[in-house]
Amino acid sequence: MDITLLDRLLAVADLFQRDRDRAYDGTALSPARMHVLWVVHHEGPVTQQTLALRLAVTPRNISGLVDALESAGYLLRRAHPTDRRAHLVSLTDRGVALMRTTEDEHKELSSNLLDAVDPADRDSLQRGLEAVTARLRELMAEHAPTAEVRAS
Amino acid sequence: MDITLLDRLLAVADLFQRDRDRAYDGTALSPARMHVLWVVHHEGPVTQQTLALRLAVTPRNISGLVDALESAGYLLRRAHPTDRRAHLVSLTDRGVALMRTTEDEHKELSSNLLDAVDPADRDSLQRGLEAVTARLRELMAEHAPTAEVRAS
DNA sequence: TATTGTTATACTCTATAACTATA
DNA sequence: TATAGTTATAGAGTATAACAATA
Repeated sequence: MDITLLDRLLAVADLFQRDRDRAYDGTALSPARMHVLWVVHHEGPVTQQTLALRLAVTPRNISGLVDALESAGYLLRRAHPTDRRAHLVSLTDRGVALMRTTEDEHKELSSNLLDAVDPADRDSLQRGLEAVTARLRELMAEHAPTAEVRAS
Repeated sequence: MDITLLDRLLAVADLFQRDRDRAYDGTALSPARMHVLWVVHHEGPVTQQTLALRLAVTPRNISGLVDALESAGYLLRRAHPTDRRAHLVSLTDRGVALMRTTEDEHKELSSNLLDAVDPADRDSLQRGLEAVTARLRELMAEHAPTAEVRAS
């Protein structure tokens, strides 16, 4: 009885989750909050509606996440220039600095993991993961009731 | 700018999580509760202490998870034969049936995903994942304060 | 004294529903 | 009328701390 592909993939997924959860231990950050910062970092100032679409979460939740991140000094709400109902969320200097560090660590981990793989296996590994990802997306699409997420 | 190995792995991990979360939508089940059932299924009747160790979670949380699963009819608490402080948690018939179905689906998904991968890439994919898992474990061990989890 | 499981309390992430201010 | 964001409320998972019963 050997370990299946699925078991290996689930093991990796589990390790990522544990690592990530532990990394935010004792800080004001969390996976959901980092996700918000990530979106703001890559899409510039955005409305909370956009954040709700990107995280696939209700607008109510965004209020809480942005509240916490604003209190911690990572981002701030500004008035939208043309729509007085909306807030534009943007990073503070501290938020920008955090995202730079995070991206550096991401790259470092990325090459660290690649180094662990035999060069002769690397191309197949990438292709294999690509194929698995595509198949998973297909399977989920089959069971999902066509929920499309568009930009705004 | 191409997709890195880390990005691909994170994409797969994310897909698994979404798929799993959605699968339990509208049921009395959840990832944490399924984890409890999984342990009971594979280790026979166990105490809540053992469950707390296996899930790496406080005993308090186990009380809640077992309460919910008992209400839903998947498992039950019996008196421990020799230790009157402890409960022995075991599956009901309904719990056993659920775990059988779950294992079947697991196997089915496993071969479905393997089928998606070019046969020429399969061995390298498995070896590559093995190497990545090992490296991830090393990295986590470096940063972790030697927390060992033993059986009881 | 130490351990098993519980009650009490709190924090994070999530959801729905109702409401305010604006489009 | 519809949209942006909020308040109110609720449920799940997690944690610590204090406590009862039992080892």
